[in-house]
Amino acid sequence: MFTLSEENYLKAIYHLELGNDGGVSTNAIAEKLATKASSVTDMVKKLSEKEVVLYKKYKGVTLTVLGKTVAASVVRKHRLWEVFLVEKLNFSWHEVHEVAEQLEHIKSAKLINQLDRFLGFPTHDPHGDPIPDKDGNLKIVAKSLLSTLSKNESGICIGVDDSSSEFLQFLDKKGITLGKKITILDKEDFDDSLSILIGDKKLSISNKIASNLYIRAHTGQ
Amino acid sequence: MFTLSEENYLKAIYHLELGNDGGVSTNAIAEKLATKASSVTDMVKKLSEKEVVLYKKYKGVTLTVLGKTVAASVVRKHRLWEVFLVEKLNFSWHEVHEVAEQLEHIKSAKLINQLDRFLGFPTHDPHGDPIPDKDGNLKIVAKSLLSTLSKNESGICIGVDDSSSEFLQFLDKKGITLGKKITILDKEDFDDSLSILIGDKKLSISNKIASNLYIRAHTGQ
DNA sequence: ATAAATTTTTAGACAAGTCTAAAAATAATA
DNA sequence: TATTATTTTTAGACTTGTCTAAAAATTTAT
Ligand SMILES: [Mn+2]
Ligand SMILES: [Mn+2]
Ligand SMILES: [Mn+2]
Ligand SMILES: [Mn+2]
Repeated sequence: MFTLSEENYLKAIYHLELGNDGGVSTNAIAEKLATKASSVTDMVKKLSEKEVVLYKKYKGVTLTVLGKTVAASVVRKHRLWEVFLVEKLNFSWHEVHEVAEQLEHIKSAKLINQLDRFLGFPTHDPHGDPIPDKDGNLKIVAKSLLSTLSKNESGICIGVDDSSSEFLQFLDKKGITLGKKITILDKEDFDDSLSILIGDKKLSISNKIASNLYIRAHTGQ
Repeated sequence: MFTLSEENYLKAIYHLELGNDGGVSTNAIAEKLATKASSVTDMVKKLSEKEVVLYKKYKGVTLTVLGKTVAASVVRKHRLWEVFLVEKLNFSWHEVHEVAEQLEHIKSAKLINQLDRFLGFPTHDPHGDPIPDKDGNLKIVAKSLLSTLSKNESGICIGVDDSSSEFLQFLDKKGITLGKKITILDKEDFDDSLSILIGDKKLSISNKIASNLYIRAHTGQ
C-alpha cells in the first residue's frame, strides 16, 4: 500500500502536526527527515495523489483522516517494537530507536496484533510516549516538565522530551529512570538549576535537563 | 552494507548452490526470484564488483567466502524469526514465511543475537530446516524421505521438502506435524501410495506427500 | 559439422526517490 | 509600498533496480 519512504514522510508530518496548529511546512518536513525541500515537494505531491495529505502549493500540508490512520499505525508499530526490544531482548532505552525505525515498516496485521498481546498490551513505550491503539487513537496523559515544578513539589518521572541516545545515556549515568519519584529540594535563581531528590539520592541538575524530563504532577509531597 | 535486493540475490544463490555442484545459472536465479534473466545479469555484475560472487560471462556464478557468510546470515535471521513467530506469537508454520522474508533484512547484530538467546538457541526452524550459527555454519542432520522407507520401518518426522503454505496446511489437516513417529504399514505397488501409522492414527498418503516429508531414520521399529 | 534451439548478455527505457541550481512565490523589512 | 530575504517550486540530472527487445554465445539436435 505505502512504501517505506511514504510511511516515513507520513510519520514526520504526523509528529510535526502535533506541535503546530496550521499546516506543516515543506522545510520543517525536510529538516525532520534530513532531506531537501525539493524532495519534499515531489513526495508531497505523490501523497496528495494518494489522498493521505491535503496540499496546496506554498501552503504546507495536513494529513487526511486516512493519512493520520496510516501514520499512527507506523508510530504504533515503532513503539511496540521498542517495548519488545527493552522488555524481551535486554536493549537499553537508548539503543532501541534505530532498530525500531526499521521494524516499524514490517507489514503484517497479525504480527503487530500478536506482538501487542505478547507484550501485555502496553500503553507507553520505553521513553514514556503513548502507543496508539489499533484505531490510531492515543490517550494523552497530563504531564508537566520537571522545570515547571516549584520547591518542595514532587512527582513521578514518566517521560523524556529529548530521546536522543546521548541524553538517555546521561540519565542512565545519573540514575534517572522512568517511574522514579522526584522531589524539588531547591531552585537556584541565577541559572535555574535544580537540587532534586530522586529515590534516596540527592542530585543537582541543570535547567536544560529539567526541561527535558516529564513529570506526572502529584499534589502533596 | 548490502541492500535488500542484494541480500535476496545472495540468498537465492546460496540456496541454489546447495543443490547444484557447479556454478548457478542466470536463469535459475531469475526463476527463484521471479525476475528476468537480464535483471540477474545486471545484479550479478554488481555483486561481482562487491566481491561476494565469482562471475564469468556465460559461466554462471558462485558465492565467495564473504558472499556465503552474508547469505548464511540472512538465512539465519529468516529462520530465527520464523521460530519467534511460531513459538512466541502463535503463528502457524504456514503463515511465517512471508513475514520472515521482511524481517530477515533488519540490520542489527544485537537484535539477532538477543533473539537467538531469547528463543533458547534453537537449531531448527518450524519447517525442520537448520539455523546457521553466527559464523554461518550449519550442521546437516542425516535425513531421508519418507518415500524411501520400506514396510515396517519407522522414524521421526523432522522436516518438509516443500514448505508451501498449501502443503503445510494439508499436513495440518491430516495431523502430520514435526516430531511425530511415523511407521510404514504398507506400500502399494501400482501407485506407490503408503499406508502409515502416525501417532495412533492410520493414514493413507500418496507418494507425492511421502516424497516431501523428511524422516530421521530410526533402526528397529 | 551445420543448423536449430536455448541461454545469456547488451542496449535502451522506465519508475521511485533523491539531488543541485535556478525560477517563482511569499514573507519580512525599510 | 518597494525592496530584500526566505521559502517553495520547477527543471533537469543521477542512482537503483527493473523491464522489453534484440544481439551474441552456448548447447542440443540433425
Ligand atoms: Mn523511537
Ligand atoms: Mn520511543
Ligand atoms: Mn521461510
Ligand atoms: Mn523455514
